[in-house]
Amino acid sequence: MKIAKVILDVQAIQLDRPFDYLVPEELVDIIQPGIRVIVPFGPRSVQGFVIDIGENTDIKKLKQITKILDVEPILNKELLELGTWLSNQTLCMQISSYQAMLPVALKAKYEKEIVLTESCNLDDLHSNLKGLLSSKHTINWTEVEEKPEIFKLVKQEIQRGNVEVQYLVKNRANKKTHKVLTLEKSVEDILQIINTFPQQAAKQKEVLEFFIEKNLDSYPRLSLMQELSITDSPLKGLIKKNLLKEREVEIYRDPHAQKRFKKTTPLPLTVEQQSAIMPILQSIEESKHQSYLLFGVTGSGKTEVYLQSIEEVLKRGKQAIVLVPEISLTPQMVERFKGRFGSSVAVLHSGLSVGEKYDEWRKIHRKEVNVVVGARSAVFAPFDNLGIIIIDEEHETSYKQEENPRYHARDVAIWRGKYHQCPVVLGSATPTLETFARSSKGVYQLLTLSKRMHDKGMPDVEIIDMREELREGNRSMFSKLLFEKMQDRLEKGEQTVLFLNRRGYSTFIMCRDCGFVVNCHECDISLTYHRNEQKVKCHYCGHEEKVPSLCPSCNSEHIRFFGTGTQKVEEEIGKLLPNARIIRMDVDTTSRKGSHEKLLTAFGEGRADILLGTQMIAKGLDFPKVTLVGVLTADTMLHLPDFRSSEKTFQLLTQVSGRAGRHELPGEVVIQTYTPEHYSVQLASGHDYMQFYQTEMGLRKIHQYPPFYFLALVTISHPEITKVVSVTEKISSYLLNHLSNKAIVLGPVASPIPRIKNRYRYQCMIKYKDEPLLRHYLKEIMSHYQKDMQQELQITIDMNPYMMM
DNA sequence: AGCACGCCGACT
DNA sequence: GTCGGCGTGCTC
Repeated sequence: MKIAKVILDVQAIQLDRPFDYLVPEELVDIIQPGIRVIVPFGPRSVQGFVIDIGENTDIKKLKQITKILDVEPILNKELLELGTWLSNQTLCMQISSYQAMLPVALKAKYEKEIVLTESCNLDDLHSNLKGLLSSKHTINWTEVEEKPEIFKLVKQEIQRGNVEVQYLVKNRANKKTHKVLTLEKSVEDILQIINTFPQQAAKQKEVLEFFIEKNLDSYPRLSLMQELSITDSPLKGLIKKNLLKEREVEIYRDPHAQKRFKKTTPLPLTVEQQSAIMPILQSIEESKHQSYLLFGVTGSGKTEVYLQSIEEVLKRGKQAIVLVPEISLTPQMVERFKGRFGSSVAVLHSGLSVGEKYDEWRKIHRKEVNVVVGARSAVFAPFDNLGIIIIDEEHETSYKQEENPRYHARDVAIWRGKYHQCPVVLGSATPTLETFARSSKGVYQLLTLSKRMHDKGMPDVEIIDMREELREGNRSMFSKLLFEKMQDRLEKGEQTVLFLNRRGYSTFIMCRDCGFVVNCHECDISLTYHRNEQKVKCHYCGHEEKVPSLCPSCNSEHIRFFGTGTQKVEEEIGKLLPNARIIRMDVDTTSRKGSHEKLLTAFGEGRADILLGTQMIAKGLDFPKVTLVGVLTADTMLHLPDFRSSEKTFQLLTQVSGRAGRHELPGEVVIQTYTPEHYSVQLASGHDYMQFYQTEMGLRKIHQYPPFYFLALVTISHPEITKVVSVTEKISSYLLNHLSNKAIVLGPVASPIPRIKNRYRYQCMIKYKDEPLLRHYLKEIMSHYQKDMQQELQITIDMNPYMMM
């Protein structure tokens, strides 16, 4: 008797363990770990993943697997193992880990419907139901639930045994197919047969001749109809005569289909690149795992090192994963990989539709490609012979997933690197302190690229003290210097990139008389003014309302906008430099699919003078005519309640500065700030990572933050503040009592955003160095509150938080 | 999670 | 007496 251990697709802590099922006789040869199955579970049917096959069980009466959904495993042995590790590591359910590894298209959809039972008595059945059932044979459960009279009838008939509830598990996957016609006889036969055709069959004759002329075996039906401008009736005739056959052929939706990628060849490496790539090539050759930090200033040619390392991997018949921050943001990156490796590259990013992602995933699964370029989740690409994993811009926070499983792609990459005995390369000009610290300890091997390509120096950076500007009577958002330089670039026909980390029009609305700030009713956060729509929006819950014309608190008319958003800057430039053509890029202008790329292409082609945008323009852009980069307010991030805020500011300023003067023309950077003396601003302007690292490490040590301590963050939320406080108190004291006295438990404290969507939020932060039982205690907490969590209580645990809010 | 089962109050 | 409310416990 074969028994399958199945992880069920049900989100419940009690069910987060394997369940045993009997393998039906006819499936014994096919079934294996990693395939999806449908199993009966109580009264319903659910999807599950077979994780193991065994012979024994402790369960008395086993049920049988209903159906298998895959013939080939969808998760291989490695990924099944990785899932277990990931669940333990991040404290999530195993099913969440497996689902994170697969495209959403493969997630199950559950439906219920009403059907007649085999033993039903039609004469006995209520006539209303009979009518509904005779036309469709089934009634959708949701339809029934909506109508109370029918619902009642159905319940009655279920009791009488005439109808029953059927549980369906549907696949979201939509394989796109098209019909292809295939020639069934040899050309000689066809030629003979054509002669026997009557005159009316002219179109049929034409079709066959088309096949013969073009020397085709098969041809898509729709294209054939179009090209010969015929309907499907002649085709039907041919199919009937067994001369043609119609088949469904699966096609891939290729989002890059229309694009041509210019074939590129390896570039000669500089001496520095050469010595950086050597150790990587060596570990590829020796099939030895090693993590590398490729520490290279912006424009130092990291990508070429990636490309040539991958080439070596491919030569050995192995596969490569390249992670990039958010790939739709950097079409230039895709271009470089497709250009070098052509059709053997799959691209996975958030801009693709569900179907497109599924198609790309299947190309990987079937080994039709051997390079994957993608965002965070591409780290799970189902390759079975990995030769290298590369994480570009290693410091980017988008590598951390902010929902279950709360994993960091870097950790998964290193796990897989060990499993496959292959190198992992982390590339950055501004590595996270964690990563750089590990490289100085020798955990990662440090590879340095200190020079920019083409002997370009780093751009000159000017820091402007905006307080000084204000004192001199300049109340505009542009300092004198920045404005002059923008004007100068406009005259010379060169381009400017302006950077601001705020979308919308202004940050908040405040009454000048009473100081009242317009907040979201459901979240404790100020609403942001959006001018085009004349609305204020909450950037946390999406709530929006009309702009108040009177202060809701004191009825004063002196209610004004404060702070600066992208829209407002755009308007201001319009006034100051009416001739300037501006492209604005933020979440509002790039929400539509592909709009991002369009805007960037337009800017790249010189159809605008100024690119104005938020965070998203800081990454990987590389335009030859950009000679000026302006940062409007460098310190907005500095005051966030996050111990990484200095690091993030430094990274951002350094990255943004790197956008200028990457080609022939020299670049300049202007950073406007209210805190010019801050070390993040000072050191970023001097491009001095090492000094920043030293300074920040000193502070982290004093304040007991990573990389000196590990962090875990427990966030508790509930509609009632008393409940939140009492639960957080209990959790904090439980941890304090159980952890060693070296651990630091901070809490209960209100979250930096104390209320979102009418739920109060408290948190407890744990700083620790070595607490082998921490995960165990946290699991205990979760199961202790399991009942409450089925109601209104929410507890989230992040074992390596990046968002402290 | 999602469902059945069971126990208690209030209605034809 | 039965309908329907929610608390409890189980699902291979």
